[in-house]
Amino acid sequence: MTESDFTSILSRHGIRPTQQRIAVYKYLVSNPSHPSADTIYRALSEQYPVFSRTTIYNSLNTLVEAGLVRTVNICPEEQRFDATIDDHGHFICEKCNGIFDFDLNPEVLDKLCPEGFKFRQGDVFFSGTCPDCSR
Amino acid sequence: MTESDFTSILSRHGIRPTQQRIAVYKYLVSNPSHPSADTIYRALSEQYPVFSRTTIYNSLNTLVEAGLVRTVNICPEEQRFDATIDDHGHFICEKCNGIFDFDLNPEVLDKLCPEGFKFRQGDVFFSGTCPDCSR
DNA sequence: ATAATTTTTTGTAATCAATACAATTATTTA
DNA sequence: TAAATAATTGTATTGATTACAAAAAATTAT
Repeated sequence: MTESDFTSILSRHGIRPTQQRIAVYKYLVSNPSHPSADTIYRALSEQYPVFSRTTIYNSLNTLVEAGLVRTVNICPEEQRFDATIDDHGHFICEKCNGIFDFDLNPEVLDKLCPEGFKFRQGDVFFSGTCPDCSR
Repeated sequence: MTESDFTSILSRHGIRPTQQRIAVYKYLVSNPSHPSADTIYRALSEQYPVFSRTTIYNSLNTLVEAGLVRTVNICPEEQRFDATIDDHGHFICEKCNGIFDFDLNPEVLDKLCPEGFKFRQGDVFFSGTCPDCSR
């Protein structure tokens, strides 16, 4: 994806494609490791010397409201962010602390949802041991 | 459940059944509304005049470690607690902010988990609109 | 029983993620 | 080009949670 791709994606979602928002969104797309706001801040601060922490939060909130980014409530102490917005599951390895994405069949998700309830978003979290740590 | 039932449950789980821990656990069992530490603190402060906020946190952490209580990461700003420890799903209504439990078939959960991964705990969160608010 | 040891509770202080706010800067519209 | 609007920035604040050390309670050893 080129710089102008990001620009047009933001525009299409109704938000002004500022340098900062593009940088944050680009970082999330390139780093699908569910980074925290602080992780993003520290990474971008190296590239762009002046980049306020508040702007990271502002940009993330804007991107979430625009539907381009999802929040992931994996750890209670800090919010994590994800540019993959289609429904998918998260596996958190309790040994290596790695976070793994996995596909989620939308129909299965539908079946899980209790009758009469209409879900907009579904999250599935597993915690346990990943294949590598199981050995 | 009588007071002595709670006492023996805590004992059986290897933690000393202090007045404070019993009160916190009893509150969680009687109030399956996924309260926050602060909600529990305010409720118990009325009954027991001296009851430290720190003790609530200590007791909750002890109960979670003992496997009697689960944490629920519904809202990012504060941790919620749940005395129902078997796998079940949570539906959060975005209109009335209510939290609804629903049954979860363990086999379905098993199928969702990717191959090679061993899960200890599974959480399913839906956010959307509850039946009442859908009308 | 009583003393010594361990565990729990308590209150205050500290931490840390996230937000509020007001001033500055950049962008868009008139 | 000026006026209006939107975004960014830095600092101050909030609020949940934890750290810590002293006091109280409970357990164990003498």
